[in-house]
Amino acid sequence: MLFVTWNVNSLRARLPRVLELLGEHQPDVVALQETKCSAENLPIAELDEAGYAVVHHSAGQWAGVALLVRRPLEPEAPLLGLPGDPVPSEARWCEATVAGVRFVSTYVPNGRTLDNPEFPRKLAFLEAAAKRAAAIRLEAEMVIAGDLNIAPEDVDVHDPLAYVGSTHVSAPEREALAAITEGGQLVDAFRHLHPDEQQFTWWDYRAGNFHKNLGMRIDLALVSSGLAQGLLACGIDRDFRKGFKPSDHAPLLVWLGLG
DNA sequence: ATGACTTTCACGGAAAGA
Repeated sequence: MLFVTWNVNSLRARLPRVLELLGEHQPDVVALQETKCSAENLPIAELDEAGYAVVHHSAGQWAGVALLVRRPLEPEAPLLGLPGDPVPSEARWCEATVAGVRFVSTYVPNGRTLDNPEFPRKLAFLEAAAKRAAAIRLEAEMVIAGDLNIAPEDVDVHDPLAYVGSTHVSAPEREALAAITEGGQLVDAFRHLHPDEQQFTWWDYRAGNFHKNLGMRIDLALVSSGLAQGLLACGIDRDFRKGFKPSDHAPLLVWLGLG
């Protein structure tokens, strides 16, 4: 089974590239973030035409997450929103069960700066996510994936010194991420298969940062231990950060050994 | 040193991203 997670930075603006990804890789399950799309504007007909059912949690103009599921697979027991999220209106979490596995698409708050009120909101979201991961673990194998907005280690940023004092690399954020993986007994799929590689999933649109490879690895697929044993491959498709109207994130592809 | 770009809504420019 091929699973993909991708922050598309607007599903409507990115629809041609999303359809390109679906056609090229034919993934079974796709987690999308920053759909930035109201429920009435969801391009459900185009996605259906491509062979995918959609679970979408919308906050209108900002954020928004979705799961696409390729027929004949079907999403079961969808859950929209993270239980315990202090700001549930932002639509940063959705779940569905596919082929017996619980899939989560999440868009963790950015946090802006360490002294911004958004920063404790980010930590509170991560704390609720850890609780939810621990609860899912009692029920099913799972994949919690999305734009975690945390670089797990210094190797996951192009210049660790440049990020000292910034969000995405701070100790509280990294500890909160560790609490999610510990509570859910989860493994960072890319790092598990590539212990030493430096690869990024996000590059700022500005200043030619992509072409200089000045990026961060902040889009993660966290897989439960039962799935980690069967992982076949994991990679980042940088081609989707190139070309016509790219997102500022590249998709992360995970081949799960589910047959 | 700073900002650089792209999206939203809406029709100018602010907010948000990370």
